[in-house]
Amino acid sequence: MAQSDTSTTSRVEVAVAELRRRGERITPARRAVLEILDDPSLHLNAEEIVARVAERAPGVHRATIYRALARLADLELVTHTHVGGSAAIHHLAEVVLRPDPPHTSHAHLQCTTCGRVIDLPADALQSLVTHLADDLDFDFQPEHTALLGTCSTCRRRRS
Amino acid sequence: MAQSDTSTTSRVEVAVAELRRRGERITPARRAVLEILDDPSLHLNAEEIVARVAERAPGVHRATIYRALARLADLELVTHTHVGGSAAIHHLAEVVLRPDPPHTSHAHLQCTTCGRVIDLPADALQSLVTHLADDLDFDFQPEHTALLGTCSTCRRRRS
DNA sequence: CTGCTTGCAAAGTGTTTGCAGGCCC
DNA sequence: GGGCCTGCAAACACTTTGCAAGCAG
Repeated sequence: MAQSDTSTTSRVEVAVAELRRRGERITPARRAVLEILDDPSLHLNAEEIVARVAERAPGVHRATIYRALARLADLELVTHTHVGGSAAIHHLAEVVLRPDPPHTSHAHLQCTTCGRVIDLPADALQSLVTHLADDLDFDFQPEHTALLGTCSTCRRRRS
Repeated sequence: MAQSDTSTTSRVEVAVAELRRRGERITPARRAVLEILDDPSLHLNAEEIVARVAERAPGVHRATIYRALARLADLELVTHTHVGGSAAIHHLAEVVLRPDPPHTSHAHLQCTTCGRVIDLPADALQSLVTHLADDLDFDFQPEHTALLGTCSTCRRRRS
């Protein structure tokens, strides 16, 4: 119900096929998680995923969702992003979203005032990534952290 | 004991004077927190601050430290940085560290493998800040989030 | 004295884990 | 049918909060 167009269904299938290929088990819980995450516009945390999975696969325990997300992250099919202080958000990895290389991940901005999460194209951070790699030999992975600040709406409203 | 040179003492005094100027109360707990934070090389989380405060001002409760840190942050004398998933780290605000404008904050990198926190000069992020402000009207505040990735040491060690 | 601060305890989030049973392959 | 996955409950890490007593100004 989350997504009904064919391109979307195929994303879940890409992930499922990948699980199968690697000898991982396809369970109702895992499939449900993948289906829920199959909406690039959402920024769901574990709690919200639990709630949505409950709608389509009742009885799935919270701990199972956490374990499924952890396993899928290990397999690099799902990524999680830490947002300031609150629950991490999850989405399908770029490998699944866009099977064609290069798998340039996208990043997130989060407004500390209203909590809104904004997607950020990867190339906006590319020069910083390069800079940190060259100067400090630090492999910055933008997809793992949301950049905190104030969004345009809240900025205008500010005292 | 954390710092004994005079320049350091004066930083605490700058903060204390500022508290006084604004009619805030100077309590043993608050002073202890400021003294603990008066070491720019440390990246302490609340728990570690609690432990260190206990050494110099026994009996100060954990909740008091959290409240002191929150109050000091409200007053913009202390800043906290969210590091991926784990406890936030705190330090004196630039206003206190370097009373002369411009108060360019510094940012933090954190290695997701070893947990090490690395300071990053503000100018490394300046162009990104400008870019986000110009293109998205987003006021990115680098001091509030650590950028996650892999440090040089762990990078070499990687499989 | 006035009321901001503290201590204490308890609750609130977000996430992880040990164990026994269940189901995928 | 072997072993990964799940459900359940409890523990865990981090942080917040209500209330009464305490101390700064």
